[in-house]
Amino acid sequence: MRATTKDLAIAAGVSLATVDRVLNGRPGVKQDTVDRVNEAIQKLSFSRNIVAANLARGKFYTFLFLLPVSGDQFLDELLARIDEANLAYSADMIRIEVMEIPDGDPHRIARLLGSLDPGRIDGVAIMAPETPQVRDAKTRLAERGIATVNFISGQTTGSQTDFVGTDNRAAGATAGRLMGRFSQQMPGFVLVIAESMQSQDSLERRLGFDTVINAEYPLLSVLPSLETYGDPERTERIIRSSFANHPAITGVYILSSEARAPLEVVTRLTDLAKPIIIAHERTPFTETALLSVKIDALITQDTGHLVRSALRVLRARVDGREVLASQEKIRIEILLKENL
Amino acid sequence: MRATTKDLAIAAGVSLATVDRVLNGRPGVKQDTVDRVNEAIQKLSFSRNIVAANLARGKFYTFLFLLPVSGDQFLDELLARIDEANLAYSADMIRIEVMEIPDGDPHRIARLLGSLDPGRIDGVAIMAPETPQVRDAKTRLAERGIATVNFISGQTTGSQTDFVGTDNRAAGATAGRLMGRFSQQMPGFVLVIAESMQSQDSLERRLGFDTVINAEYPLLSVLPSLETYGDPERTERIIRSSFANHPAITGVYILSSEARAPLEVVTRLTDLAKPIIIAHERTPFTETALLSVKIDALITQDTGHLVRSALRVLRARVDGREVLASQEKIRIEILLKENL
DNA sequence: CACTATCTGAGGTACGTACCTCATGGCAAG
DNA sequence: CTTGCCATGAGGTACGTACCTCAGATAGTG
Repeated sequence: MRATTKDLAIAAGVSLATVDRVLNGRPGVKQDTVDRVNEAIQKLSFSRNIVAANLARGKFYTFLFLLPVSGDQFLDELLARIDEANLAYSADMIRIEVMEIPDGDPHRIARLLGSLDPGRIDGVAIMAPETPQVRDAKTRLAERGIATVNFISGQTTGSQTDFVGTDNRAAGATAGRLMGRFSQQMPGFVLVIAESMQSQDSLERRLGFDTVINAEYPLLSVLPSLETYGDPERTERIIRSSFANHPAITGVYILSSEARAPLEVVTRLTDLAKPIIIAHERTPFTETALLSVKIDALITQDTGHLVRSALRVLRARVDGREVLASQEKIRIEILLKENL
Repeated sequence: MRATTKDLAIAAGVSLATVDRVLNGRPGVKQDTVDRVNEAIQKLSFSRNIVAANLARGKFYTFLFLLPVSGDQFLDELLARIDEANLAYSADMIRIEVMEIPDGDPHRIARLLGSLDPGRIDGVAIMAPETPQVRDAKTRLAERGIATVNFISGQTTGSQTDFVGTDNRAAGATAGRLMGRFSQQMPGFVLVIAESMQSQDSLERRLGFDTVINAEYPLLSVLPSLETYGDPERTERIIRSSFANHPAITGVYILSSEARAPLEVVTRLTDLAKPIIIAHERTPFTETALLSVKIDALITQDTGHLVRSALRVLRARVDGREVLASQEKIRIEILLKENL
């Protein structure tokens, strides 16, 4: 079966106490003895029974999700999945907390991260752009023994923090490919609607989208991004004016995670010649829209997987284990009416 | 924190021994007392710490995957993911075994299922059509206390066995939708290539595919399914003759999980006017084909999720827990070059 | 009322690990 | 040789649950 500490002790010819000292890095063991124990670990391919260890420690993993203040349905979905996970993983001694931060305020995030108690919080999943302040705060967290992952947002090349989420450029490119293929070889304009182009995530999506369209679908021209700033009135106004200026809009790409307002306006303006509409994220609203063919395709990431993956990564880090990269890759999903 | 059996005992005003008797259904407790304990369970929302219970029991879950004999790359993928899971879940006291059965032989499957030792095997994930014999064998397994799930294959409405996998009809419909949308409003024939149409899975895929095409893409007509029987020579011959008889083949749908041979033939025959090609399952081969634009889209299911989901379901059944349906739904994935 | 049969409590051991204390051995410096 | 430190062993308790035994209590029977 599995080797236990007792087996180790026998194999190394030492006592349980010494095995314990070696395993837990306690002082007072000769290098010689340490080596003997390590050899035994190799030989028996011993690995600590983490479950029993946690029982003994009375340990409860407490992980924190740091999310922007709610509002859109995508975040609601996420919260629901976090709730589910909290329930499902309580058997695995994992407790989840959520804090919401007014989005985009790096100072607040950094301050909050700085104030976390390593005795209480074992790890944090952070959904926020990785600004220098935030990155610094993460480094200090790591020093204090709190694990972090960048969650959904904040993927940066060269960051040493694990990232759980999808590659936004690839997501944009996927949207671009679908837009290109769904447009039936007709020339036309493509409208891109975002909540804001301030964020790295939006920029990346747009970049990926443009790359594909420009390289492979020369009949389509992508218009400058419209920014709604989450304001319904503004949304209405700018979309209306775009349609007025460009009669031949054959495609609409809504790249923000809240598709509701833009979609409603677009639907109202185009009930005759419906353009191809591609949006992001699965929410009750977008789901309905997809089923009623108001949207042609959705680019999504499975929120349940996101949450569970973040938890697995955090737990692995806390336990000092490696993560299985292949298992933690979050897929960019394409949803049509048929595979909803 | 979490209520323990000790808390329960105090709350119910009984001893630990009685709590234990109630929890584990041991005899010798008055109904009255049983009720008191159950009330306490409700009140404290107690749930057994399964981890500690397994420690105490010295329990190691042993799950068996019953797969068709290997051969195609999809099964290789699956085996690789099972291996990974075996490693990753050994910390959770889960051990995985694999047995391969010459596919389609219900007698052998039934016999094998009948010979399983409930003392050694806790649950089985079965990838095989649910024939009457197999269904009977599963019922008997359940009686002997071995959990089962139908894995990837064998979804049946009204089966009381859990199913882990995707809905093949929806998968076919998804393929149909893509085929329709990718075909640029040009009339044409669609070739459907299967290894065999004997299996329920193939029939369902074809059915879903036809439903969408017939209802919404009247310009396309779907040809009768070609069956390769896994024979390269036959594959070459029947595809070649199809192309000879129907010059205007604009789409090819390969619905078997092994796409290699059909794709190679089709590619060879159509290097000038490439039809839209849609295939199933992600393998090293189909991945490469997608990247080099020999295939236009892949309909897949994430093998890692499949394996982990089956394990979670089996474990939940063994523990007598309910499964979180939302977490166990396997998505029908659409892969393009961009979201690979 | 005595006698059963049934229930219940008290207490123990075990699982594999963590963490603690205390005793004892050796060895080196004084 | 003594003092004192370092290395190690022995043994304990705990985590939350399972499973066991035995004694004692309570109920029901004749």
